[in-house]
Amino acid sequence: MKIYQRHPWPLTLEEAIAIQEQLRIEVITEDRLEPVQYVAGVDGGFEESGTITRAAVAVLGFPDLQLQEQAIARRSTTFPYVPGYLSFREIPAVLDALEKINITPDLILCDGQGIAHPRRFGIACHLGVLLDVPTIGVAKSLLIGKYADVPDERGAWQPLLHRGETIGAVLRTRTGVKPVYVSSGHRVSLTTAIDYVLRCTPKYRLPETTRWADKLASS
DNA sequence: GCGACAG
DNA sequence: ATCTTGTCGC
Repeated sequence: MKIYQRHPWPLTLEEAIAIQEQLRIEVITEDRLEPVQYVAGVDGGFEESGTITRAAVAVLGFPDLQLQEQAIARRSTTFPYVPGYLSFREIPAVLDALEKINITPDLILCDGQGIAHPRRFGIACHLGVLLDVPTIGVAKSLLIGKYADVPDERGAWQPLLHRGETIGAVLRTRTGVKPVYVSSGHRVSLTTAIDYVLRCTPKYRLPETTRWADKLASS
């Protein structure tokens, strides 16, 4: 897909903060998505002691979840891992990988938070705004927020709260397994996000999209 | 000031 | 994220 560069990639935290402040106002948390035919998953990883960032994209058909296309990209790492600024470390390589695929996904599931972020601008929001494509954040662990115990059955969830607002959902995708943290990325509401995450997790805790991207990036 | 802290 | 084997439990 064609990628339009909205801003240069920052090398300092100060520059990153400025970009977050500028782009966060563009995030849309309402449903503005087309019928989903293709769902993509993106994943970032590191090699050579972290000096190289590796990203993988897997595009699956929906709702069959069969792999349709894949791509991998590597580029030198230019930003450190700082909680709250993960996107500046991983998105550059993710865009490189997305540029290689022919199918434009109708929805992208990201490995990390959406608006369940201190400034409501997690990696899923950042990627969604840069591409203007609907995105959802699906994280394996908590960044911010509090929540009540989630019943043990698949499909059960509890709102993730922060400063008086619901910023996401703690969702059980498999009975008896740790829940995942779901939040709107861009152009997708929370209830719709929960629905898609459940439809992308027919068998395992994590969505098939991210599992594919993970597998491709590792091998 | 003291912890918490996506990947 | 990454370094890493076997092991507990359904």
